[in-house]
Amino acid sequence: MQRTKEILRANDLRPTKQRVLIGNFLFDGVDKHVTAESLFKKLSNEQRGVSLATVYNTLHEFCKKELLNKITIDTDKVYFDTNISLHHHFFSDKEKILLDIKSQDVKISSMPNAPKGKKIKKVELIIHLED
Amino acid sequence: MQRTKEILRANDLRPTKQRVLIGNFLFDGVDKHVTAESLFKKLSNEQRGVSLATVYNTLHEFCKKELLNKITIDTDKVYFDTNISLHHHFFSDKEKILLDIKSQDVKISSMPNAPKGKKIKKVELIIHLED
DNA sequence: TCTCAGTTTAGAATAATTCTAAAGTATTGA
DNA sequence: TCAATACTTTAGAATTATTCTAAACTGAGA
Ligand SMILES: [Mn+2]
Ligand SMILES: [Mn+2]
Ligand SMILES: [Zn+2]
Ligand SMILES: [Zn+2]
Repeated sequence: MQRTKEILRANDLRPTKQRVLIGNFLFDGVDKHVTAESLFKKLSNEQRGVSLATVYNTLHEFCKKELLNKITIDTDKVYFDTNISLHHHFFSDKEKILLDIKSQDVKISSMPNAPKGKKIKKVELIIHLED
Repeated sequence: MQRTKEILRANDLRPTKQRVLIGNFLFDGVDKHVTAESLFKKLSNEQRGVSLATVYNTLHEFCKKELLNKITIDTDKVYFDTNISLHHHFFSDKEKILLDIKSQDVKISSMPNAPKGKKIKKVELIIHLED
């Protein structure tokens, strides 16, 4: 609550009712993977909800401020990760569920050089699961 | 041509004009990453084209027969890879271009165990590039 | 050649996301 | 305190890759 407002102000985002509501849920200290739709549904239970457009706007703003990570793993939904430390993911293609992999459980011991003129922005390891 | 027909028959797919046309392009020995749209455009230059629906149908059939790999890296386009050997990718988020990484250039020396009740289906390493 | 399962196709439907533009609100400085 | 203004929210329309539908077509075997 107060903490969310501080985060928002520290990132030049006005602490509006909607952003505080979303921030309180996302920044409660529990790592989460949300989609726009799942977040929208979750917040619709609250007395005063937030429009879907605002959910999208806010998720993108939070990403831009690096308060969230965007994960594009699936063609029909974007996931947003509140765990912004370096880590990788399991992904169940059937259930469309993302699971964190503890960073010490993966070791990439050899990496290619980036093509000329390009830099490495992010290394994403996705382990697809099946039953 | 003859080779494409053999591939199709070996996979219980009738060698129709459309599949042969698509197969001749995809299975010419040159590794490619295509999207439904890019393949559709490419084939539209031919005298007799192929409908977009058939492009989608065929790409999916070829995937099911493991003649192609599907790569979901971007939310708004699916890529299909004619290189079906194990390898990883660079991806330029800006230009939306996929590049193969030679398999010997990546070494993953430590891997997590799959969650209970699940098996590892595919390990996908994506190195996102920026300028 | 005949038959039929398999295939192709145009166009409609779907669905996540983005856009638009109008209404609402937080902030600030007088 | 309050007006001015830049920022924010919102409903609904637009966009767009993909899937679906159902009717026409065709390859392969009898
Ligand atoms: Mn979609
Ligand atoms: Mn889309
Ligand atoms: Zn995560
Ligand atoms: Zn490839």
